[in-house]
Amino acid sequence: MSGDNSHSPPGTATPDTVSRILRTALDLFSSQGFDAVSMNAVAAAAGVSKANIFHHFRSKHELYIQALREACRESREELEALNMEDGPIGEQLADFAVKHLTSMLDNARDTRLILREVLENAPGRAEELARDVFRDGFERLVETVRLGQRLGELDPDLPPGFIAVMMLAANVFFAQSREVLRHLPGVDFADDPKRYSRMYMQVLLRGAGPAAT
Amino acid sequence: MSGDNSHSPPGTATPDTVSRILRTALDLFSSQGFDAVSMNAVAAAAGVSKANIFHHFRSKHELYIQALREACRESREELEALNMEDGPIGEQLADFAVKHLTSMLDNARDTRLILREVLENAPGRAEELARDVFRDGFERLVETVRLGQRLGELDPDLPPGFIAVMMLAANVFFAQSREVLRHLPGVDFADDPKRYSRMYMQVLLRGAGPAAT
DNA sequence: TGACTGACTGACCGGACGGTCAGTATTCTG
DNA sequence: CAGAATACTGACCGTCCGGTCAGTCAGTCA
Repeated sequence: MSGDNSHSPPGTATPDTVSRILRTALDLFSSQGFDAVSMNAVAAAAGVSKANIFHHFRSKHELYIQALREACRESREELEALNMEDGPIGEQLADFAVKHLTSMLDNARDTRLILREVLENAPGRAEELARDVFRDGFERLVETVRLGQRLGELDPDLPPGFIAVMMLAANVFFAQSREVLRHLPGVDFADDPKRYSRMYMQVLLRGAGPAAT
Repeated sequence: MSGDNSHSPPGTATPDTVSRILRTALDLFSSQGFDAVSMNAVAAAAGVSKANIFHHFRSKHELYIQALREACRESREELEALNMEDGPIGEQLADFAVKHLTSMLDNARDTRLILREVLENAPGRAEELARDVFRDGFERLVETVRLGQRLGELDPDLPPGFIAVMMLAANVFFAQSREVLRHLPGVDFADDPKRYSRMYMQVLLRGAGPAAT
């Protein structure tokens, strides 16, 4: 009933209509949200008839899901391409932090769509997002932290995922609140993500360093 | 043309219909978003006729704006009620952190509505949100940090707003990503906000302490 | 050639939407 | 008491929505 995911079957031409529809939908959904985007709008923007979209996608919801998956795939690939530099754990983490933040800001469209999904957090969606989008990258990050703990560069008493979460929190918050931050007093780094990530990594690494006192 | 904000004018009874509509709208908008909530739904849930809502509010958009303002007002009051305990700056900040996080989680409805607004980030809205909702509380927080810097408890080389932003980032990220975090490996604190805030404040204060080395 | 398939379209459908309006009930004002 | 004002309602309007459908067209295969 629901088997094949493969479009563009053997026979006919099918230039790239499906992927054009998908990209258009991704653009519109990410900038306006599900409800605010009509199938007519997608059709017009993609240069196809509305009926044609329904020929390729069973419903608006399925189109949205496919667009979301596409965004997740791109985001995941972006994450996987971030191989950390060699060197001390601290530098590896700092390297990841700045690259991850840059990647989020560069791919604002995908980021926005995914963040909205996290925020709306439909019943069972959270686990799916965790598994399909975040888990792998997060696990790599956590492994690096664990290594740092084993090597004595980081406090072994902190939960392994904790530092990872702090880094993500700093990045996600920056990406989504930038415009607001810019108008708050005492904030002079809203336009300088690299400086921001350098600062918080410095604080984080010093704060989570091996117990000293 | 747009002057009066005051409902419940001199003349008639007006028990509390307006505020009941407003509360209902706030509930629905925060849990489903603007587009997904119909005026019929608000009317039914509030136990009034749809036409009556349009008698009190000029349009759906104005109803949403008023509900948003209400959420902002509640959120701001909640923030203002958080007077930090006396004691060392570090303890004051830690006290604020845990209270702020608790407040966000307790008032999940208001939080959600406001966060969505931040994420969608309509053209000129960011500045308005910064000014009307966040500025005062943020400024108090920044002042406390500045005091800590002057007293030598915090590194004076960090931008004053930076530590405040880190605290907010940690709290906001936790509040909005909790469900996802719960399903990530190495995260065992998703159900324990107090422990979480204690941990990050420990790391933050140590990491942003006066330059030592 | 002719049967068949899948991409694609314009016209259309029922329904829900935001919003309006004429009219009624109630209550304050003179 | 008349009358002005406001709270409130049911019925209604035009529009747009997601989705359907009959049908056209181009290419494949026997």
